[in-house]
Amino acid sequence: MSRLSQVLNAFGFEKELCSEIESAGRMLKLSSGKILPSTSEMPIVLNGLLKVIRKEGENEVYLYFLESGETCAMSISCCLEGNNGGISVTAEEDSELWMVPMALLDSWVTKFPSFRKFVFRTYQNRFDELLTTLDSVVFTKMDERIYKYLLDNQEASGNFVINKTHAQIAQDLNTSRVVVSRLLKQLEKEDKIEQFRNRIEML
DNA sequence: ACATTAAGTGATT
DNA sequence: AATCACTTAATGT
Repeated sequence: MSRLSQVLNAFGFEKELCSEIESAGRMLKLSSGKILPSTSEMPIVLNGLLKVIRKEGENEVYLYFLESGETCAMSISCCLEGNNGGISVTAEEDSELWMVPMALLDSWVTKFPSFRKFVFRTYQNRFDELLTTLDSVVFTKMDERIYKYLLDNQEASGNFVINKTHAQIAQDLNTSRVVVSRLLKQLEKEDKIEQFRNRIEML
């Protein structure tokens, strides 16, 4: 069975819906580090890992990761409203996406109960995620933000090793490298992580 | 050996 | 928590 039908099956979609998605969509391979071009398509992650970022001029803030079997709630709302919403998605690992034209979503939502549920559910999930990130940003607890960021990384990639520099993390969290270094040092003292050059390991 | 890049640290705001 | 002004350590050429 193809990866696509596995994913669609896991969503609990009707047979008819599955075949519509399969015939209407196209495969997009995105190698690590590449930015997902903004099209009017809804991306379904088949495998790999993507990072969703909020951009505001020079600044950018990490929002959440997109794992395989997920879709980007942001791209649904952004595309429906026809704006780009200052969101950008980049591949953290080599990834494969199934791109489905947004134009078809309308009819699917009305036609297939499973799809309606699916849309609601992805929104619900993202909303919850965003609330927790919002909390930590608003209350400026940088130490918690960093640790959450590391945990997100670990969970999303299924890997205790995080290959990132302090500077990269600082960019994702929109803070300075110095701050990241200090707080990571703290986490190291608390035996929560272990540090190497270009690499952090979760304990 | 030298240059570059990553990470550590004290002092100041 | 951010910035500055370094120092030290690791890596590439």
